[in-house]
Parts: sequence; C-alpha cells; structure tokens
Amino acid sequence: MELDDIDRQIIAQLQGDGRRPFTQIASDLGVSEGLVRYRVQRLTREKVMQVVGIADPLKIGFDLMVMVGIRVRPGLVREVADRVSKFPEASYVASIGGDLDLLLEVVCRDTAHFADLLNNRLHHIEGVTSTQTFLILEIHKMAYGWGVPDAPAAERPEPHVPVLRE
Amino acid sequence: MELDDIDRQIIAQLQGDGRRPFTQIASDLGVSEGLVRYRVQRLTREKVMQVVGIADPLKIGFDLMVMVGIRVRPGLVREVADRVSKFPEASYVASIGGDLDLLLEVVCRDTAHFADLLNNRLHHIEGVTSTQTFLILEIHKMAYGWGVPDAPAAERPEPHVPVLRE
DNA sequence: TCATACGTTACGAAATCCGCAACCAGCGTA
DNA sequence: TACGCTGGTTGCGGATTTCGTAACGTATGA
Repeated sequence: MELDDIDRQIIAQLQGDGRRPFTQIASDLGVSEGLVRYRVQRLTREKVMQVVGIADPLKIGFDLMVMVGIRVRPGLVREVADRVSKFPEASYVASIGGDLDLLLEVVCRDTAHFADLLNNRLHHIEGVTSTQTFLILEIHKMAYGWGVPDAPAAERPEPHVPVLRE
Repeated sequence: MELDDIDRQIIAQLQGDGRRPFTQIASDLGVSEGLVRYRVQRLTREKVMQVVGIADPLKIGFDLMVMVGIRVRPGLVREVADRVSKFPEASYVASIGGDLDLLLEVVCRDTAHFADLLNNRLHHIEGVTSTQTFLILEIHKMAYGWGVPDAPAAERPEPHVPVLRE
C-alpha cells in the first residue's frame, strides 16, 4: 500500500498520542475529520499502523526479561520462528543474519519460569541446535513507534534522519 | 506504584484497542467513566502505560533493521547506553548480562545509512570496544504490549502464563 | 480533632465520533 | 464517446464521548 503525506502525518501525530482527536489532527492538516477517520481506518485495516496501549513489563509484575539468541539447523528457521512466536511469553521474535539465526525476547515472572521455558520448551523444539541467553538488565529505550519519513525512500536522494520520539 | 485489578483490566483492554472509549471500559468493569479517566491519567503520568500509534517500519519506507551487539569497556555501559539511545534511528536499547553488554536495534533507510551510523557514529563513542551486527531478516512477532498478570508476583504462588495478544 | 490529600461518583456542557448522502475523479469497457 | 463502477473526499446532524467541576467519603498525619 502506498502512503501519502496525509498518512505519514497522521501516523506521526498518533505516534505521539494515540488518542489525539481526529478533529484536531484534521485541522492541523487542513482536511476534514471524515478523511482522517477514513485514513486511520484504512491504515489499521492494512496493518500499517495500530493504536494500542503499551505497558512497562517491569512495572506490572514481570521481573525478568531475557533475550535469547538461537542457532537453528539450516532450513528450519522459519518453522522454529513460528513455534517460538506462539510462546505467550515471547514479546519479540526476529530472524537474523549473522552469528545467530533467531532472536527471541521473553518476559518472565522469575528465573524458575524462564528455566522452565528454556529447558522444557525451547530446547525441545526440533531444529534448535544451541541457545545463548542474555539477561536484560535495563531497557534504556523502547521506541514504541518508528519515525515516518517525509517521503518514500525512492524519492529521497539525500540522507534522512527519521524523527523519533524521545 | 501499586496496581490493582482495575488498573490491570484497563491496561488489558487498552492493549487490545488503544482508542476504546472510557465509557465502555467503565461499564465493563462496573465503575464510573470518571474513574477510568482518572486511572488512565495516572497510569500515563506514572509512565506505567501509554497509548500510542505504532507502525510497521518496513511498510512506511524503512528497508533495513539491524540488531547490533555492543561490547563496552567496564563501567561505561550506562554512558554508552545513554549516547546510543539518542540516535534517532534507535528503536530499542537494552543493557544485558552475558557475552555482550548492550543491544541496539536500529531502523535505517538503506545500507549506506547504516554504514554511516556504524562507522561514523557508533564506533566513535568512547568505551565501545567491539560490535557485532545482525541483519534483521524478518520480524515474526512484535508484541506491542505485555500481558497483565491477574495479581502481583508476590501473591501468585503457581506459575502464571501471561496472556498476550496474537 | 482538624486539616489535608487522595480516590471516587455524578452531572451538565462542550467536543468528538459516527453514519450517512452527495460529489468528484479516474479507469476500464461496451 | 458514454457508461458504470470503484475509491477518495467533504459536509451535515444525531448519538456518544469526553471534559471540567463540585461533592463526598476515607485515610493519614499533625
């Protein structure tokens, strides 16, 4: 789906405040409220953007976050990714190129919870050859959204630094 | 700050839909709209939760996401974390225990953009001794929120699996 | 005991959202 | 060309939600 300036500016504003009234966004952009409503609906439907509440896990009862690097037997990366994505504790799963094949971030209640996850579930998945765990000590930045470039990459010749919140 | 059931249920509902009317949340919980408004304000003020729009970077013009593992000279981790957190491209920064000291996820326009970041900015930071980059091929899961436990950890004796969306 | 801060409810006014209907432009097709 | 169609946009009420504020109860501490 192709985004225009209106989409980008709507996203940018909603990144700052997900409950910003459509009327205010509209008057900022000089368009009608109905249009903003239509665009937000479309962006949401196309899964380009969504408006959600996000909570700091360390403040709502989870004491342990761990990043697990996983090495997988060639050809099984996709499958393992799908399996670990189904872990309810998984907050982030990405396949990567480099020394490791998968990154998995999990949010656990305590070390016993994590030990159970690692030994009884992760290591039993077909294709997982080794894991490396990194205890997350502190989250310094979690940009819950990404900056919106002024225009698509193709139209931007010179380096552009995306504007991110905080 | 101590959360009660009302806070947790408000967070849970907002995790599903960040624009859900307070009136509807209120009637679900059997409390007044004013109370929901008050709680959301407080949760936001205390930085426990926030309602934001989040966009898929790959759908809004950024083609390259990289996870960078950073080794830092002892004692400088905090400082380096603060420095890299200021990178507008940084979407995630966490200090970790293990083979590496810092994890930095960046969202870039293209490889040239990332090369500039790595060589001209990251490697010039005092205390950075080595880096290891992992190209993010595909994001399989990005839980934009975390499950809310039924009660604080201390009151929960048996294992609890947080309920996550998707 | 009193004062103060905090959490909660209730209520009316203001603002917002929502469901249309209408209109325009572009596009493929007869 | 004319026609019908789809997608994007605006405008307008009515329904709903939010917002400001006053009032009340309950701890808490001086």
